[in-house]
Amino acid sequence: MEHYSMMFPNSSSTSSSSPFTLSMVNNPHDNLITGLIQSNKTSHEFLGTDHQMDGTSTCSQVTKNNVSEIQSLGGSDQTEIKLGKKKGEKKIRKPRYAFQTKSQVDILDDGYRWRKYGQKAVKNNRFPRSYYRCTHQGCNVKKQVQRLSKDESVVVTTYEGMHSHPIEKSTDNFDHILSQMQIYTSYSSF
DNA sequence: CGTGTTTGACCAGCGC
DNA sequence: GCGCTGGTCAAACACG
Repeated sequence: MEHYSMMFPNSSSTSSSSPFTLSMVNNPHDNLITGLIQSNKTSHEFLGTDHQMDGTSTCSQVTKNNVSEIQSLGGSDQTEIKLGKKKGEKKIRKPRYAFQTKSQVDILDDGYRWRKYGQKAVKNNRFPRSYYRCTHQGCNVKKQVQRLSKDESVVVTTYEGMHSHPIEKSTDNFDHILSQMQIYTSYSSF
């Protein structure tokens, strides 16, 4: 079985209100994206739902549970920036988009070049969380990759920010997914 | 030599 | 205020 199954929780718009499946060609890994969660809150807002995730079916449930949150976040401004790193700056988070992915490998090759800048042990999870940043100049998109301790076949990939440049490698499969994501996120922004 | 990873230290936010 | 936790930095290191 080689396919992505993405749940796009846009219950209101267009034809993709139901989950759809993309054929995966040339994908050496058995990946299955089981959910998409958006959050502009702290990461444990959604990762804290680990205890509910014990299988793909439950993952779907979790995703549905997040639909209301996602829709309520629909007006969130994608351009709001700046983690307040220096003192005095406001702490405003970019919206985050999380995949749950059934995969033996942690790293999804999404066509962008990522540089790992940190790894942390996470509470209630025996797997560490890895932090990546896009290496493209001027593009400060980040992602976190974490494996669920309850179901180690599930990898949660959290994207923060939007790429400001085209994809760097030819990954036809993920390109489709990303373009769909951008459609979704642009809907959610209006 | 350029690029990416590892890893301990540091900092800020949050709950108690 | 203190301790815990998540997130980031940066020096050292590995590799092609």
